[in-house]
Amino acid sequence: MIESHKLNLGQNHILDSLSAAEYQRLSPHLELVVLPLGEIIYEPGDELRYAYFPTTCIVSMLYVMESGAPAEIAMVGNDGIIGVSLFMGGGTMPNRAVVRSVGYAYRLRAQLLLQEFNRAGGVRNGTLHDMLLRYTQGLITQIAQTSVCNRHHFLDQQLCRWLLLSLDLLTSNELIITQELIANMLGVRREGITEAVGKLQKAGLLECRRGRITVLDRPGLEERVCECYQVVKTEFDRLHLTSRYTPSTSYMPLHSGGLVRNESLSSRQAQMKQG
Amino acid sequence: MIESHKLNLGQNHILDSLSAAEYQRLSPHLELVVLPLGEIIYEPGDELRYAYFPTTCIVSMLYVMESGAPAEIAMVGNDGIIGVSLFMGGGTMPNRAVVRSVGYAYRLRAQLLLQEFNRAGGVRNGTLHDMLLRYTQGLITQIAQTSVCNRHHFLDQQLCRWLLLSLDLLTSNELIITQELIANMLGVRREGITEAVGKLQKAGLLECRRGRITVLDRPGLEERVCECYQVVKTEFDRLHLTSRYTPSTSYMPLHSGGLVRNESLSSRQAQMKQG
DNA sequence: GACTTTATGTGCGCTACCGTACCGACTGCG
DNA sequence: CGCAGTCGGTACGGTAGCGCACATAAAGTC
Repeated sequence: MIESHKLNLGQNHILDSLSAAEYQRLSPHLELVVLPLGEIIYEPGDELRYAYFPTTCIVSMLYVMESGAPAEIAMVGNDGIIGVSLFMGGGTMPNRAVVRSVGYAYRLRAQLLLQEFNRAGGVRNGTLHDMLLRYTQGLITQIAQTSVCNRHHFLDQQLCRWLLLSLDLLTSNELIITQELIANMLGVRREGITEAVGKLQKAGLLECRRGRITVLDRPGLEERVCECYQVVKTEFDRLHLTSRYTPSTSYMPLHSGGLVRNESLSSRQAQMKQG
Repeated sequence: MIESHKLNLGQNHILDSLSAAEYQRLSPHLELVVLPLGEIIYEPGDELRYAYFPTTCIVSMLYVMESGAPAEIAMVGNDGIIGVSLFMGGGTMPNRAVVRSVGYAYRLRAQLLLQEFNRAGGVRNGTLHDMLLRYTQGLITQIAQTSVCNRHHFLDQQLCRWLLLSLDLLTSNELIITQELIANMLGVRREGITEAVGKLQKAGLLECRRGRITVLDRPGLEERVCECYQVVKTEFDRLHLTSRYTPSTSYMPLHSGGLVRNESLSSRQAQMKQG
């Protein structure tokens, strides 16, 4: 695979993993666009005209309840793509995608993405088809883990998870976002975030001004975060969805060892016993 | 498409949607097996030797926390397949699949599934490839909605959702399961389930004996359930994942209308204002 | 029937988070 | 500068669900 062709593609991991041939076919049609904060990429039921490959922006997929209250399902950054429903076959999704951190993204006409996705090739490893499905599997894990986290972990821990996942999609250690918005993402009260942020700030892990949170001590966050963060991160690594790995046309087969079964025990209970 | 070939396939919806050609290739390798309650199909990290197409059983995908406490991510019945990671490319998943309602399933060697999935065909509509991806998109919605429900709805409503989703995968109105297990699925205390079941029972919607819940008034449950149930159900219908629709090689294109944006409002708040 | 095991019902104090209200402080704009 | 609008901090009572400890009851075993 030729490396030089990637120079102007920015840092979207899916695009970076394209083969030279795929790149040649797609690159003329990739448009770099700015996605401003709050921009809605799609609403529930909207058919997408473009797929988006974020490079520096972060997009949230969120379900909007009947009451109007939103809840974040997953976040997508330079590791992924907005428009999974295009190649998964549903055409639309019952959620909203909204930009929650300004930045760039490459966009590609839906039809072209689909065409490349459906391109019949003998060996699939390393193709866009493969990469997109693998990313989608990672997305499933992220969504599932959000669900688990919602149920079982304290707000402080959830906030840590959210901050760390966000940091991983950014180049700086600064999040430009209001506490109110974070509350919306996590589906909690704004005051709850204020309190949780306050704790982290007192512990010297954060510094925050209006609409801006600066992470001072990342390891500190990692100490306080629940297991959910690491589960998602590990799975993304395993699926070669992070920039740490550069999948080639002949990457390592995906497999891992087993895991021991545990006794049934509520998580809160376990946390009590630890504390 | 020939209808008669489906007679002995039972009622798995994915298998039912196979084209005649696909059926001819796969049917000799489909084995009908009994999946006993509690059977673990896979553990986190396990590579699957078979994919399973449930017909009368229900399998839960659940994440097992470090503490040992499980939490249901999604449930799979005659509408789906166990072994999504096979064709999504990850090989394994960081969760456990366990049978939570005895019954039958067809199993198919992993390699054969993959072979058929990767079969290069010009037109994709109606193929196994298509159906599997569409099912996976439905799965994503189910998982996402579970997440939302975990965060925002009362236990009573969540229980209704869980009961209704389960009923949709069964032929009878009887669930053979202990309250303890339901609690594990929903990630709550056993006593919480006892209380919620008690309410529904007093309302005359249920009847329950040891390890067995009989639903007497399904419409009653539907009145009490939160929006999450309908969202999942509607999405599955739209994706032609329910037996109501019989996708052919030229099914209707998938699209739908828009949805109005709402004011931000916490769901609890909304529920308060209604009550 | 006697005994064990497992499932369900109930009560009680506790706490994380909720809803509400209000106040101060920062920021952008004229 | 002054003002308006937004954002963040604090306080307070309320509650859904928690952990814990038992009591009861149904099914299985011998």
